[in-house]
Amino acid sequence: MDVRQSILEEATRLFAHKGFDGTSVQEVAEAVGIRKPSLLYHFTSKDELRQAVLGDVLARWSDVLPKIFLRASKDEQFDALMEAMSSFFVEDPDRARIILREALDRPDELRALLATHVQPWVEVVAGQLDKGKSRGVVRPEVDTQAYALHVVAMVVSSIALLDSVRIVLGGEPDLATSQKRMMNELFRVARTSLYVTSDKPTP
Amino acid sequence: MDVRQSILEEATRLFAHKGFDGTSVQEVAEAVGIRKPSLLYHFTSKDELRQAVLGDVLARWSDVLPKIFLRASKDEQFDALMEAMSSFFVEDPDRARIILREALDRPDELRALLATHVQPWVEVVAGQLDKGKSRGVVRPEVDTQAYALHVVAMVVSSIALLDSVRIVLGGEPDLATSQKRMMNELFRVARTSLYVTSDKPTP
DNA sequence: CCTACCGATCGGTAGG
DNA sequence: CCTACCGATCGGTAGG
Repeated sequence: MDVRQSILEEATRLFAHKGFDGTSVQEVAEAVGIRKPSLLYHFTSKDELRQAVLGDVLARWSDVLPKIFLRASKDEQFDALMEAMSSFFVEDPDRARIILREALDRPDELRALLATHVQPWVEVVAGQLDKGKSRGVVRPEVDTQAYALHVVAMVVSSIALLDSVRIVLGGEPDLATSQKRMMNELFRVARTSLYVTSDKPTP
Repeated sequence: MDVRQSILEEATRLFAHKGFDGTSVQEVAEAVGIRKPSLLYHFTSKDELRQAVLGDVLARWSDVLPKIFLRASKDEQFDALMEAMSSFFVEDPDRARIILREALDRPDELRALLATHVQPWVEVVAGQLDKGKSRGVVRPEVDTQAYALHVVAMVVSSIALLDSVRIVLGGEPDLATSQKRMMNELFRVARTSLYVTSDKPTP
């Protein structure tokens, strides 16, 4: 029904899979079922459409993240956090692809957006982890900021690259199975390298 | 001197930073200092140039990897392997960017190339790690294939995305320092989540 | 390795 | 939301 919304959806899909420069305004318009000039009435320029797509992804991220932090503020923090962040990207892998593409195409622009949408949250997590250090739960050698960043990057790239990379896992070409294996191992790596004991931390 | 080589170098640089679709044959020719039709004499099509660039990266990779494995076949395996793989991409970050871009743009094509250039080596490493399990050095819960894949992906994405992502690390905007911090933490995460004891493994 | 040129497609506008 | 159209640029070819 909402034209603007379906333009955004089709543009997200196409930009994620073919890139911004590899997608023409014509293609997006066709996917929506309107003519090119009609699309350009809603967004005025191709670049404005790109910014809207990126803004939409980051807005949803900024919307979902605080809720996660509130819900997970007691025990099981880590698992809840990991689970919620993963499902944000698993739910729509195009989000991961868009962000990876922007990081490659326009590092300066993305840097500014990450500073407002991601850095504060990494700071919060890093602070929590530092508290965990003094409680003796978190390994003292952890570089908490770099650690948090690595974990986010692993989630994003695991999901965005799974399609090309799953061949390396062995005989099975099944996408869902590969995803589960990668996410399981990712969780294990993240947990083991963070806590002093590999068991669940005592709250 | 060698025209073909300087075309490949400039194309690698431009494709890595602006993407294949974001770079025109004209631009590459200008960077080399020749005219467009002259470039198209050496490569006949833009797509052939792309394949040559990608093939060049993978050829260097296939060239350097066996040497690493021979050199590191005794003790200190892990550190030597990580160090060598990292320096392959640190030496020229455009390699990491090209591979990430191909994974996003043409997953099917890259899948085939990874199957021949990367999978066999992941299999070797995974086999070594499985031996480490029975010797009681490597944690039994490790999914060795998924683990190896995660480590490679972390190295590649750390280097390719560092420019956009380092803002999250805190006040310091220095690129070299951020790289060191990220690589140090990456090594620590990889080592800690692999071995039963966080100390160096007894050979 | 060059000049000259091709049809196709690009993002975007005029005007309704 | 449409038709009609714009100049610029695209990858690629002819011919030397």
